[in-house]
Amino acid sequence: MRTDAKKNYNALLAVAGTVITEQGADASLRDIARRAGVGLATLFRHFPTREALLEALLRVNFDQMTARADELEAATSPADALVLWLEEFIAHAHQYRGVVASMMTALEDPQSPLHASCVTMRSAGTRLLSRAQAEGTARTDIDGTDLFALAGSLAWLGDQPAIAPRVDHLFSVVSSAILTPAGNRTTAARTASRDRD
Amino acid sequence: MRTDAKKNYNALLAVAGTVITEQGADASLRDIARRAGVGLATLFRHFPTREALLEALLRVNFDQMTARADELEAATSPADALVLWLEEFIAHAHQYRGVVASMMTALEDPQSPLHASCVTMRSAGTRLLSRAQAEGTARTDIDGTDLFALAGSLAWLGDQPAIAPRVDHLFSVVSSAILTPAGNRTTAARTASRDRD
DNA sequence: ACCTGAACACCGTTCAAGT
DNA sequence: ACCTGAACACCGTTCAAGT
Repeated sequence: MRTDAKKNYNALLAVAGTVITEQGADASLRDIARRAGVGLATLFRHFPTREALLEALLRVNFDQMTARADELEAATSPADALVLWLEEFIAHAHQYRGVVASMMTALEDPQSPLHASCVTMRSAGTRLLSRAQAEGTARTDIDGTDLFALAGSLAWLGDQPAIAPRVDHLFSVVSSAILTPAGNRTTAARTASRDRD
Repeated sequence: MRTDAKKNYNALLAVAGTVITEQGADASLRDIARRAGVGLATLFRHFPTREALLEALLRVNFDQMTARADELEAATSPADALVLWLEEFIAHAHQYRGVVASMMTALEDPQSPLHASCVTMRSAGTRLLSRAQAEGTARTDIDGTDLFALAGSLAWLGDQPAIAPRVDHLFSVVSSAILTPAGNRTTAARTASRDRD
């Protein structure tokens, strides 16, 4: 890549980050190009679709979340690791309002630039879920796609101004459904897990 | 209203119903006016905002859901009434893809044409929830807004093609979190309720 | 190689001009 | 009273013309 091209690429990505943080994933691409001091057509060659731009933007978050899954898997109890990871997933998604819808559609569209990353995220979640299921602290009638869907729906709720204040509480409600098929609360699950050790 | 105006109004509403069923709540208003054989400005006078059009379109569903709540309250056990009503709420929302986002924002925006209807829906849900809470078959740490949010998030999941096939299962997962704080499954809640009678 | 301005076909919104 | 066509300021996408 030529040095001027690289400079434009970096400027676009930086501006896209701030604009999409401000206005959401459906922000005007024209506006992004304008604020980056670059022709609109230049943006389109670097990022042929909106999803390609989102992918470049989210790559950092995706890599971080994947690493975090490994970290939690090594250091924490299966149930805690699962819950903590989901919490971070939702927090990351919240940074870019509306992005979770793109991630959902990308999941079943192999053509989407976001497809590979979303499948990777789902795999990471599935691994944490399986560990908790094997330990008996997560219900066994859900799979990684269900987990992805529930996390996505909570992230979506976080994007709704009327609901955002309650999303932490709703997270604990949904978590209680995921953890411990017997239906105990998170703390109870932790107790059960500790007692078993 | 003049008879020609009434005719245009009805034509617009009928066409909007089919177009929004096909293309979702963000369908082109120009397209709706075109297919109704009416000038675009005419659509805007009858329905000054997209939300006003949605409100007129959803009024039928809202009235139906309100009546259904009364019906279920009279005829069914609190827990069953709650779950059945939520199921129908989600099915109705599913008819117009993307409409649930408008309902969420309308909930806290008194200016929105959808505001009153959404508040009414929330009230109906709150009533059914309170009955189940009083009976001991629904967890007591959630309120009507939480219920609205959870139902809305499930409706949103139903709009995602990748998730739609699993939405019935996810509904049962979330329901299990709403019902019976002890966390038993729906059938167990029903058993508990029956035993108490 | 890479960039850009202009053109294209859309969109929602407004309003003067018609009946 | 009610309707309409045209104008306006946007949008994403494409492409010939520039360096």
